Amino acid sequence: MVKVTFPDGSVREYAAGTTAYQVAESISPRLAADSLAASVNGVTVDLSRPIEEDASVKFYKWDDAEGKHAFWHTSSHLLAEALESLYPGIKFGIGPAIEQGFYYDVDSPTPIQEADLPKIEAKMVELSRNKEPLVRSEVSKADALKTFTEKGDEYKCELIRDLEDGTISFYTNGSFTDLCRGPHIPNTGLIKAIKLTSVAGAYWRGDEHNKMLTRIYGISFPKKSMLDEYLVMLEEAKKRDHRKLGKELELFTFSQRVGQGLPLWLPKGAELRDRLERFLRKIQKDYGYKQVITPHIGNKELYVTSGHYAKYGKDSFQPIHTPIEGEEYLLKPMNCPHHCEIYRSKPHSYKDLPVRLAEFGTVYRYEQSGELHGLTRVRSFTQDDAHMFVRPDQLLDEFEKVIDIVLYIFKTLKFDKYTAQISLRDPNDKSKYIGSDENWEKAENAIIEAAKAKGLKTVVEYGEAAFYGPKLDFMVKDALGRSWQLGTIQVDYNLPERFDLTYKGADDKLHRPIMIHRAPFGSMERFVAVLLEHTAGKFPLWLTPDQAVVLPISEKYNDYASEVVEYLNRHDVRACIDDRNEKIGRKIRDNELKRIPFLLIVGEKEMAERTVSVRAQGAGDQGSMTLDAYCDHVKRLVSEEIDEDKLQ
RNA sequence: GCCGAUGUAGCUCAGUUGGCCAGAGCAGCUGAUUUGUAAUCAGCUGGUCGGGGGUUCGAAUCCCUCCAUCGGCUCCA
Repeated sequence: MVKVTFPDGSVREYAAGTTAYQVAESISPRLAADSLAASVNGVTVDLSRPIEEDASVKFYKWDDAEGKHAFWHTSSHLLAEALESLYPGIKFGIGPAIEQGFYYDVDSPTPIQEADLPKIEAKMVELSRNKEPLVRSEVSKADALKTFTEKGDEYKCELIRDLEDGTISFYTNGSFTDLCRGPHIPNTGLIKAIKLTSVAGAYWRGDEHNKMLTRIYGISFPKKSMLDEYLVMLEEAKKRDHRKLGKELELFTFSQRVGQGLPLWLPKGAELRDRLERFLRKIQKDYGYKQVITPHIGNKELYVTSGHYAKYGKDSFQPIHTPIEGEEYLLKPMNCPHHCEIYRSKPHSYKDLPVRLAEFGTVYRYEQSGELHGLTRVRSFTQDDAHMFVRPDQLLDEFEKVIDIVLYIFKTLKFDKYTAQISLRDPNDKSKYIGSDENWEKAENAIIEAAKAKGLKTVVEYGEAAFYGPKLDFMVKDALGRSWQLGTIQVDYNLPERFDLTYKGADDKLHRPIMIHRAPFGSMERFVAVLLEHTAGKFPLWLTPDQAVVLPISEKYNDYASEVVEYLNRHDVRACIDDRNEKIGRKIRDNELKRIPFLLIVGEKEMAERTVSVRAQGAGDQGSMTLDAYCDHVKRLVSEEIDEDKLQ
């Protein structure tokens, strides 16, 4: 007999070899039916796995991440089974579950296109009706290799060769057997709704020197209604796409004639961006930052000194042609070298530090054409950059202050769902980075310590560091769940060395400052994009380009409406007029669609009473108010959104 | 850069197997209407059908090529 402990602390005894499924069944048939996988002593396993020793057991259902994972992983095997029956001779790469669904990478003798997806989907549905069990078997490495060599599946052979010696598990559903660690759901019949979403190319093992395989993405659900909900959600997400909203709200545009990835900010977008910049500039002033301005280009030698040139090579830079032979200038891909030179422009005392230099610096990077994406990935963008030059004893305190700024901004803009990511070196490939191990260790420890001191919940990612130092990155998701890096704070011991930056210490000797690079927004472009998706275009009142639009009922009231606009603008409420010769219903509709927070309707009554009839975004008629009362109302709402001293 | 899809008016989209001067709605302009809380009516303007090349009596439609956009991959200072 074995003792099984459940999450609630209760203990039951079973004969050794009882499967997890049978245990669930002994509790309730409903639990057995709803469970997709189990946790036995912390390891996620198939429900069919026998329990051979005392164990704590937990069951995973659809609502658990582990349950979904097993469900989607099994779905990828079902996809593979369907593909093998439709495309004989097809070879398989890997087919994992992902955050939203699953995919399988294949090398098909005949090309698979998007138009083929419904056919494959239909085959999957057909096969799922057979309720095929997922059968696990264990083989030796040699046997595993033999099986896939005979099948001619070289990708699987490669995977097996890289596995450690010992037993290897296979899973079989219907006619399809795959190399797989599992776990899987009990049978394919549980997969009731399937949608293959797209086909894409993907390099074998993620290496661009390898062959490109065809990746088929899909998602599946235990109920049809859940798929329908998912598809509705996708439609909703599309409506929030910042590229669509940017066009509709006339914030920014692109021109093929200007060039790929080079955003053009329209008046309303520029105004919004300016307001964000003023907000941050005010915070930075309070924290003792000094604004600087540097050129958009720099001599090649500058980047040779910084190490950027050697690290990223000629192709990453956009050269400037000058009439003089042998003279090389490059568009700046970052602001740090320029700021280092500002630091060097005079000697520094230990008493001067920290020196904090800030600049909304526009940089240019030659991103690969396939990488460009709306405003989130562009070739010209403006970083809300700053560099702090600090003494070692100031590092921690200064770093924590930067965290405070980032969190303050996120709080003000209601970005409550972010991930703080500590981005460290790839321990297996130190050649990608400059500087000594000792300095890296110091920098990494400083970040970890500062994040801990601020009580940040963090995740650690290896290989995500900048080439000169580790980072603390703040990640926010867009409408489709894709993660984007916004704020970033980096500790750097290396550039101060390369630029030979010094300060005179109390001991009258020269010392090396440490540099902190930071950009709380990341870039104005990416930040506005994510903010657009986050708010669906309904910006906070303090930030939105037009806070109110005055709508005269007919042309007879245009003069009064203009008077109102003038009054509001004089009292710091940003208002405009819609004096088109249209009916009031039409004006309301159009201005609601423009996401203007307040529509102020004026007609006979309002003109006589010197009032406005207030209609709030999405909330309908709010009754009439005097102009003073309305201005106070707006001011109060703004003061609830943002600390007043941050507005100028 | 790679795989796949797409590209028709400022915007959203129709254009059957190649065949009459390439269409609609919205936007714009002109006029009528003078409007009370999510689309007033009428008329007009507007397109080298992404660029270039080819096949054909004839191309938005078929082929080649380049460019851009979209979904991924790789990359991301």
